[in-house]
Amino acid sequence: MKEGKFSKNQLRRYPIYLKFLSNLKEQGVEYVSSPLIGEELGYSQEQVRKDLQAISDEEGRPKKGRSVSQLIDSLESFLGYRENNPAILIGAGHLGSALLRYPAFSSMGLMIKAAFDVDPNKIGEMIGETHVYPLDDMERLVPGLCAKIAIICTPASVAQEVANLAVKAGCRAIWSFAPIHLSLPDSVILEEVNLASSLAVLSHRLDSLLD
Amino acid sequence: MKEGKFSKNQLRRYPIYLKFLSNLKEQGVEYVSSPLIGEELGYSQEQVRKDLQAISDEEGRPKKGRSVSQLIDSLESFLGYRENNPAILIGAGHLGSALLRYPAFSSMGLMIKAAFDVDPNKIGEMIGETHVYPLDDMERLVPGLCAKIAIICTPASVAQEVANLAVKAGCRAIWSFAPIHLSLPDSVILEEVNLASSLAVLSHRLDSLLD
DNA sequence: TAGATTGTTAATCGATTAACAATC
DNA sequence: TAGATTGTTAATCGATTAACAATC
Repeated sequence: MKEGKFSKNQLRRYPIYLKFLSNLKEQGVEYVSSPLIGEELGYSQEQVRKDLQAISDEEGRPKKGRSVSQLIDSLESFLGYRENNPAILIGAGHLGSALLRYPAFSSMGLMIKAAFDVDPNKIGEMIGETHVYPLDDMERLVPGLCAKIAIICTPASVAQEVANLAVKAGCRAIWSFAPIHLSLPDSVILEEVNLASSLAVLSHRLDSLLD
Repeated sequence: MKEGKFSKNQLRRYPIYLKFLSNLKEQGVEYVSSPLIGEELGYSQEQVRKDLQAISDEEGRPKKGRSVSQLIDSLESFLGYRENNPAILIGAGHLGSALLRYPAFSSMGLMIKAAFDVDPNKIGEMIGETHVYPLDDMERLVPGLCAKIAIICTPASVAQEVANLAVKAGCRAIWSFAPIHLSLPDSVILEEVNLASSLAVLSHRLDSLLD
């Protein structure tokens, strides 16, 4: 795989290529061209070509395109889907429980080793295949799990606090689903999934459409 | 409010400003400057100034900044949080159920009027305050609900199919949480929340950090 | 007043798109 | 061969950042 700089938008597209190519492979398709992928996914053919060039181990073949299997290999390896990334989840409420039961994470290399909550009714239970521990045990347990990623699904009011605890316990990346912006040291990766932001994009475009 | 063009990234920032400003207001803060907001949220002061100028009804005051309450008003009105947007949800599994129980949507003007599923165990039940109907009833019920937004939480394998049904039933916007890219007519708004994309950004940056 | 902040205009930066020769 | 697709280089576009006069 080639090295290089990848923009946020570009990184976001890779899993979408991968999903599309996996479906193609299931249908028995062996080669695919950039214009076809672009057509199906709503990207320009130039963009697809550049994106795939940047991560593929093999060159494409003029007139034929690229090998679907080889692209899948390159994408899975680039995205780290063949690694084991231990993670913890904090806040086993409705959303947290849904994520704990989401089977696709393990195929993406994300292994949620433990969940933490303060609710006595949840502590000690299993959600999916994950055990729920008291939040107070986090600092003690995280080092042994080698978890570098903390998934935060708490209410906004405590999200900053538990993020700080996760960093203190040794996590280097925070994946936050809490509806509030977190402030963390630059040495920590922060990725926020903000439903309000997503809805804002949708509503604004819908308003324009219905005018 | 001023008219103008808003980029996707810009639209995503507005709910984040709003949340931050709401917290400021709770603390009794009356005026706030763009440099302060930028500092707290990790944006440049120029960007904050432009973003707020574009949606604010009042001008800022040199040396003082902008009125927190007035900004909140402008943001809520711009984001449509004072409207009632009827919506439906399709696929009442773990994630769908979590969204049905998410109380913040109503404060964002999003009213989920009905949920649809094919699982006989779920049909007829209430999840949160929403009734679950058979998927087959969708086309009949949506017009009466005036639902223009369909929230899709089904498995990838059926997401395209139910999206098509929602459009046929009269929905003009699809908010999809299914892990697959959907293809829809240009006349329909599509906003996809793709966890794999978000994780890809996080993992790539974590890999760079740990190298 | 002095100085912080505003709003506006210009410059920069980076991503996307276009153009085109090379290749099977 | 002809033509579709590739990879590369150049042009365009748009968002962000910088510069600066205006203002309380």
